Amino acid sequence: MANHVKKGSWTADEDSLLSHYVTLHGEGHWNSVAHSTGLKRTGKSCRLRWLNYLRPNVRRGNITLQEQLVILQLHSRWGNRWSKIARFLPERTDNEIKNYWRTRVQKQAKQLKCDVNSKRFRDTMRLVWIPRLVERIAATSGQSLPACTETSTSTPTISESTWDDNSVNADTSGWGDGFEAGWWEEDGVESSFESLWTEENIRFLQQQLFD
DNA sequence: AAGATACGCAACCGCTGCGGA
DNA sequence: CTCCGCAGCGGTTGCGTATCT
Repeated sequence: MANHVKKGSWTADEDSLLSHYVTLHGEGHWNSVAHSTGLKRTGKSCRLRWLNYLRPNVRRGNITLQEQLVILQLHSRWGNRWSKIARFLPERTDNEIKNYWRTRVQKQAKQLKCDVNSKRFRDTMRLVWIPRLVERIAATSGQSLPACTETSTSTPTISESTWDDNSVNADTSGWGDGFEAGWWEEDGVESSFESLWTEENIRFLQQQLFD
């Protein structure tokens, strides 16, 4: 029945109502939220708003090197299983990880003129980018690096059983100087993919991919 | 300065799986 | 066993903002 379901951006009042409800009753039973609070939103919408925005400890923006590493690692193994990947980054939502992948990684794959889901791109990610990222993080943090650094006591870790060793041990010798300079250069917390994508590196990667 | 274009993110949509009746 | 409703997931869209021309 037409119950004037509201769509679009949430207002502060709606956020407040939803937060209050979940604080009192806990997560779940999303369809009853609308009835109880008077919100003109679907249960789905309430759930999404809570999980992606209102939930405590949700962090947005500034994907760190460590987080990038986890995302790249897990995506190379599981593909677009965003919620599964998000379990390893408890402060990040599956939606944000998905957006990060689409806006950053896919864009760069396009620059390389290959499909982001192609084996070639995945192999490049797994055999070259990730090991290099590991090196960068180790270098900047001055410590040996577990695959997942965002873990807490209640957070799953990437165990050996869930992770291919060969991705980390991949032989990257012979990948030339193009990767030595500028790879994952830090620019404060904002550092990220972008520095990777110099013209030189893109040309080099294209060569490697299509030779 | 203004319009066009690109980008990033929040939110919606459709599908699937699961559990209860 | 089947049906139904709900929660969750992944893909997609739309809008606000930033950048370019």
